[in-house]
Amino acid sequence: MADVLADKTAPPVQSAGAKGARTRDRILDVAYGRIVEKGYSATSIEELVEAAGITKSGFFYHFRDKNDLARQLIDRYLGEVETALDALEARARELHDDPLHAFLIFMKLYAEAMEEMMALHKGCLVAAITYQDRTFAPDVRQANADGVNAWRRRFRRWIEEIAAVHPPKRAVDLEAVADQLNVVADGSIIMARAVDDPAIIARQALLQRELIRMLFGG
Amino acid sequence: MADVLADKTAPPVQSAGAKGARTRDRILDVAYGRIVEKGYSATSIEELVEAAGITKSGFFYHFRDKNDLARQLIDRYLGEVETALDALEARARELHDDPLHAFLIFMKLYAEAMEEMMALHKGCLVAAITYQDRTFAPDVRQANADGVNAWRRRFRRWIEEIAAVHPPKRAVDLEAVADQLNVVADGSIIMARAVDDPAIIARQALLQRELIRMLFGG
DNA sequence: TGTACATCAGTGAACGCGCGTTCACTGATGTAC
DNA sequence: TGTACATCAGTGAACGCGCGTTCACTGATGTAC
Repeated sequence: MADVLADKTAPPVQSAGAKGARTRDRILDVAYGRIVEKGYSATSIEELVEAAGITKSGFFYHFRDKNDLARQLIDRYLGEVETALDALEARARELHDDPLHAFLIFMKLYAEAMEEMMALHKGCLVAAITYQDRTFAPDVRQANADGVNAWRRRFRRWIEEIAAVHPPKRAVDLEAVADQLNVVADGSIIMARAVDDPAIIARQALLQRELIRMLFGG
Repeated sequence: MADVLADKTAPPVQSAGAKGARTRDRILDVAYGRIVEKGYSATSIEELVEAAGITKSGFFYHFRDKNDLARQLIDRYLGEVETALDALEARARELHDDPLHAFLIFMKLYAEAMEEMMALHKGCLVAAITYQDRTFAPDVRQANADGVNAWRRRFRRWIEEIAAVHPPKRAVDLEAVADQLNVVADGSIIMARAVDDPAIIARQALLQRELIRMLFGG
C-alpha cells in the first residue's frame, strides 16, 4: 500500500536522472519512426534533434556517435518486444492449458498487437536494420541477430511442446514451422507497405493460424 | 540458319548503342548489390562509378539523377523477375496438367531459383526499396507497388484455378494464400540475413509447399 | 540554513569531408553525300 | 574512298550544401558538511 502511494507520487519510473532519460527517449522515439520510414543513413541527427527540441550537441551528450543511437535503439526495441511477447504468452497460457489452443489464442492476440503496433510505428526495426546492415558496426548487427534468435527459440520451444501432445498430420520441419511466425510477420509488413494496404498483415496472421490448426489440430 | 550465324557473330543483344548500354548495365549491377546490402542513401554515386570504371560525370550521362538510377533499377529488376517467373510457370505447367501438381513443381523450381539468386545478390530490391520508400520520388514507389501487385495477381489466378479443381480442406482466404508466397519469400530473406543462415530460405519454401499440398491435396 | 563543489543536461560555433549536381569540353564512332 | 558533320560516351574541374563530430563553455539541479 505504501508502495502504491510511493509509485503514484514519484516521478515516472526512470533509471537515471529523469529529465535526461526523457529527452533520450524522445530522440529514440523519433529515430525509430524515421529509420523505419526512410532508412538509417537518410535519417540525419539534425532532424532528430529538431523534432526532439534540442540542439545537435545535445544529441552527443546522450549518444557517443550515430552508431550508438542504433545500438541503444535496437536494445530498447528488443527489450520492449520481449516483454510484450512474455505478457501475451502468459495471458494465452492462462486461458487454456493445452499448448495448441493456448498458441492459437496467442496468435490472435499477437495479430491484434501487430496491427496496433503498425498503426503507430509502421515497420519492424529488425527488418530495417537487416536491410542496411553493412552500414552498422558489428555490435549492432550482433544485437540484431541475437534478438531474432531469441524470438525463434521462444516459438520453437512452444511448437515442440505442441507437437509432443498433438503429432503433426504431415512430416514437417518443426523449426521451420516456428520460424514461419517471424517470417510471415516481417514479410507481411513489407507487402503491406509496398502496396499500401495495412489489412494484409492481419489476413496473413489469420491464415497462418488456420494452417497451424490444420497441421496439429484434430 | 542464317539468323543463328548472325546471332553468333553479332555483338551481345543490346537495344541501343552497345558500349553505353554495357556500362549502364555495369552500374546497375553494382548498384543493385550495394543498395540491397547497405541501403540506397548509404550507396554513393562515387563508389558506383569507381566500381564501374568510369568517372562521376559519366554517371550523369546515363542517369538524369540518383532517383533515375532507382527508377531504372527497379524497372530492370521487375522485368527480369517477370520473365523468370514466366519461364518457371511454363516449365511447371508443361510437366503436369493438373494445376495443383504443376504449382507444387513450380514451387520447387522457385525455391531453387531463389537460392541461386541469393547466392549472387543477397536480397530483394523490392524489400529494400519498401523499407526506404520515403527517400524515393513517387514514380519509383509506384513502380514498386505495381511490380508487387503483378506478382500477387499471378499467384492469385493460379491458386483460384487450383481451388476450382481441388476444394480446400478448410475455409481459407484464397487471396491470402496467394499472397503468402511473396510474404514468405521476403520474410525468409530477412531472417536468413539477420541470423546469417541462407539455408532458412529453402526450408521455408519447402514448408510452405507442404502446407499448400495439405490444404488442397487429397 | 548556508556555502562549496560536483554532476546533469545541455548550448553555440566551428571543422572538414563527401555528397549530388552542373558545365564546358573532347575524342571515338557512325552516317550522308 | 574521302570529307563534313552528328551523335555517343564519356572527362575534369568546380559548386555549395549538409552531414557527423568536436570542443570550450554554462546554467540548473543534487549532495556534503
